[in-house]
Amino acid sequence: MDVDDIKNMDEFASVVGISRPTISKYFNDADSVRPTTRLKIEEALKKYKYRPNIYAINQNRKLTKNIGIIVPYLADPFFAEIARFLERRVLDFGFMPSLFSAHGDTDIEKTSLDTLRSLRPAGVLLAPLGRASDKRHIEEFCRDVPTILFDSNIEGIGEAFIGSDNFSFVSQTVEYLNRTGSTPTFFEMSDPANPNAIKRRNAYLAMMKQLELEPHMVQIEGSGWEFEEIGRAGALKILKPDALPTDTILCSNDRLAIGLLSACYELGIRVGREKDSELRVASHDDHPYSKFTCPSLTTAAHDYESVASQSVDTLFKLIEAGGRFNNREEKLFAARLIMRDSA
Amino acid sequence: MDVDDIKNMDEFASVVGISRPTISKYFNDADSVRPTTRLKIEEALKKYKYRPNIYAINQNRKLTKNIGIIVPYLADPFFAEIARFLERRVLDFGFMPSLFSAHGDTDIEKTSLDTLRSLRPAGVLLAPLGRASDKRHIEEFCRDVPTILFDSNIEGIGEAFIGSDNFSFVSQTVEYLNRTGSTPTFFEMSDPANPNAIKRRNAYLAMMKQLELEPHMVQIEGSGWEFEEIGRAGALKILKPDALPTDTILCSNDRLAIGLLSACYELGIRVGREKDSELRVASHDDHPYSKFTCPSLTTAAHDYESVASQSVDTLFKLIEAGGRFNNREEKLFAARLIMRDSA
DNA sequence: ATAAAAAATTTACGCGCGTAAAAATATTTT
DNA sequence: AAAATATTTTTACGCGCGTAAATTTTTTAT
Repeated sequence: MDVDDIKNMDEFASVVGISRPTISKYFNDADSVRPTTRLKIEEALKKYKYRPNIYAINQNRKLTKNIGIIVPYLADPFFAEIARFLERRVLDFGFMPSLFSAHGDTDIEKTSLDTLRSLRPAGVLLAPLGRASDKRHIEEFCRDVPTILFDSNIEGIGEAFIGSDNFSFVSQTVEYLNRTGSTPTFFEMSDPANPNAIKRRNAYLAMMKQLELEPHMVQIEGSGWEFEEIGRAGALKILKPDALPTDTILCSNDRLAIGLLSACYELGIRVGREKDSELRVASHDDHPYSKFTCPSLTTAAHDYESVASQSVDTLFKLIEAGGRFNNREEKLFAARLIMRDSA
Repeated sequence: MDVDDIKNMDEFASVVGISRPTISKYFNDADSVRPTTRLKIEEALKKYKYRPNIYAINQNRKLTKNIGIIVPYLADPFFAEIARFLERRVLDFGFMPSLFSAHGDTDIEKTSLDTLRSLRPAGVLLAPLGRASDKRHIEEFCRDVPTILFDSNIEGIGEAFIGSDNFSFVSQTVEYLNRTGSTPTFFEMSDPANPNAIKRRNAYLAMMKQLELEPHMVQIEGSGWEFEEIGRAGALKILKPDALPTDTILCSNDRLAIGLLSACYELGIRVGREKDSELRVASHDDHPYSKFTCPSLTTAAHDYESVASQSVDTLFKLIEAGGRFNNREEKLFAARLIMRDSA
């Protein structure tokens, strides 16, 4: 038999001198065969480079070894990072991640779900677009495929939700800003598509009430996922002399803050916590670029690693449980305040 | 027959009242069956939501409808953007894109190639890591799978290369900077992993020679893909008073420039083309964030759309040609100078 | 050494679809 | 209307592997 001319498991079995069902068993669980057999197979595997046909495998399994991952917007490095963590963890379990991005578009999100369904994945990790999502479509998808939501919650959809505790984010930044200077004014989109944004707004209001302070909100126009541009345009509008009630701005998220800081720079507004600064700016997410803004951005950091590993672990628990949980779990991770130069 | 209880093509064929081979033909090419037959099938498709099993399909086709896409580092928004364009274009051809990221790691790149091979894709679009790539491994992969390289070239590997004309990038920025102020000093990594970086260095040298000017290079240490951090750390080292031969810096790429600009800000160095500026900074790539640096970054822009569509078009030409070209084509796209505030 | 348990083998069938060849039917052309 | 052409149907086989049941062989325990 030619070294690289093995077409199927039958031929491989015959060159190893072991029956095909045993080979099949080995590929499904290397530990399920006798050590000596395993050794023989692995020796042969080095010599003849045979791999089982993935399509034939998946056709005959009720459950494939695929795990779908859908993020709303992959061009956002935040989601690229999360996806990286998720992929690695999925691989650790011996499963095969398939990454999709909705690219901020409802139809693409739907198409991705449909495509994913046809892949018959063992489970799916979904960070939905949020308000723009077709909830019915996702709900229907979740009936067929064991699905865990992460990052962005939709009440009642998916068997569990893993995300960040927005109150923890906002309470830490508000408390810090308030303690070290003037009361923060909340800077956000007037009509955010992301449910976390709503939660952060409410957390800000709750926190201000708790501190017995008057809340101030600046709500800017804009839609879509170009948050930096929206933040910048909004900032250029509102950053007029004496237009702000306080000299501290708390942005709903880092991408808005990146846009806002670029506007401040352009307008010559000195941002920071120095004595001669005119404005302090803080935000939430610890976006990969927040270290490189001017000045560097004080923010509340996600626990990427924990959110990712908890999401994957929960998904595999779900798969083992047969795809259904008795009650929908929600697990939220607290933020870690990252003090940099902007506030 | 229950509306959503159709398991296979046989059952679907019987509810439509048409033979299975005809149904199969329809799914492979809707136009290959009589219009009346097509209508009947599509009516039934609305009523009974049946989809052919993707695994059974691919098992029996010599060529699948998959197109693999591998980028070196997806957390870089530049590659996320390119990937988005590629995906869309692949879908336009009726094929199914599978996106992989090497995450800057040689082993992950190899694993991704292996995984992709087992998917038996019709073709692959590969942006390799560059110097860190295992060239033999890629070469071997290319023997089995029709592959087009993009963004980052490796001589002789792959059936074609689509990328950017680095000389066009650098000549435009050098010419512009030289015309409007002092001669640019080239800022780069001393030992860049990316072949484009080498080409840009050479282009800078060639261009300076052509202009009969003395070239100045600043080469900073660092490895990996955290270019912003490398640029920042390098800048903090070299930005001492009178350390630079000229007051104009041309960065090899935007991510280094983002780091450098953040260092400039921290050091209180005024960057821009105003009279009171101390330093001008320009760069290459038109990274999605270069609009939001402080000041906004003057740079040379890739033609994302053209590179992406040309890559995909070339790949499908390659597939139609049976997976081999007579000679390896190289297509390079020119840059477009984007003048912003930094230079 | 013998019995019990574990692992491997043999045999056999099924998965859902592609596809080829021959026969039957429908459509278009003359 | 008949002939020529195009389409569909029937029949049949194969793809590569999962998996179940019965049997044989090997390993472990007594």
